[in-house]
Amino acid sequence: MQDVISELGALAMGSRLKRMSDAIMRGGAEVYRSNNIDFEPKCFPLFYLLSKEEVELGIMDIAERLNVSHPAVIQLAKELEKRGWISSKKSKKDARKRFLQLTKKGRDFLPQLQTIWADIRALNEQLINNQTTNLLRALEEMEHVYASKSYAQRMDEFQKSKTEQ
Amino acid sequence: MQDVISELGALAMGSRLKRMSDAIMRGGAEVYRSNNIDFEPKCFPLFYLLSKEEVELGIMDIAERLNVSHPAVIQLAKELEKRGWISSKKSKKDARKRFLQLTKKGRDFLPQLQTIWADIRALNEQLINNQTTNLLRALEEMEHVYASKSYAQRMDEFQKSKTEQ
DNA sequence: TTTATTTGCGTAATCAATTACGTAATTAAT
DNA sequence: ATTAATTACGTAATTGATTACGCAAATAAA
Repeated sequence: MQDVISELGALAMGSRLKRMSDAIMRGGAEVYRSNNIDFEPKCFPLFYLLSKEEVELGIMDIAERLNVSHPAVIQLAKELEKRGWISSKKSKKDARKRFLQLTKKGRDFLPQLQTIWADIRALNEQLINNQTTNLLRALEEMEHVYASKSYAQRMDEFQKSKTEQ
Repeated sequence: MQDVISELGALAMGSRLKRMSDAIMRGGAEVYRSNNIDFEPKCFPLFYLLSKEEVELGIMDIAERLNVSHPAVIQLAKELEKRGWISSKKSKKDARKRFLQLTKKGRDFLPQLQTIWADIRALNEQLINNQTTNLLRALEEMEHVYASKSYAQRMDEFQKSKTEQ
């Protein structure tokens, strides 16, 4: 076979998932572009979260909700701020905290984005539902597996069970 | 829900696959460590390819086989070379080409790696086969979808089909 | 109420991979 | 045989995210 990663099956699951993820992200970027929407996929999680959360969100809250590091949030926020879509303000109660929120410009941009997001969701659902094996379901299931026990721990037990006989 | 990405289902497939991939990679790194093997998951594809390919491989050949950019191969190769596991030589026939190959030290390291690779593969297969929905199969299927037509192209058709009625 | 610990944020350094660009060698076209 | 196009590789710059570190504010412990 030509493609070493596919050939390896279960051994290279990680690389393969990454490849798929990258492909989807690139696809997303292309869709924004061809719809003349000046937006990047990497901004989606933060923008989306801010658009739907009515309570004030600090940097750390956001990082946790999005499962990324807090410097990642800060960097993204800088960019969105530069574009004028979000602003921030210091908390009155806790001088350490900084809240992020959409600006008017950001809120005005939202309907356009929501339209394209709806299309993306619908197309993805169509693709997923046409599968004989549902990628989303499989992923969810595997997420539970990983959440319930660390991989290294599992490997440890696996290796022990081999030598026991 | 707490986790914004999961909540979004099909809309955030990309982010979610990436997250799973990262988790698997981190798990891999942990496994090497706990088995006292001085090796990183990122080196796996190149090392593996060089270990099993008997014909000489140039940088570009490798990049294509691994589906990465050629600078990525060069960087990885530099690292493996520094560790003494691979070496390179200029092609006689084509002065532009540089072939990579395992050194004796690299080949001597191989049995250790192969043992742990076998464990990783076996454990992953176990995890996958225990799923009611098989992640590997779902992934393969989705890869074909993406390979057969670009996402943006598909989206274009999807959007046209909406307005047609 | 000091003192210690934890929390929230920011910056810097690092990492792994990419794109952009340049150069030299090879191959194709005229 | 020149010239043009392509190929193989290398370097530099950029990207997007992480870890490491430090500081100041808030909270808990003494």
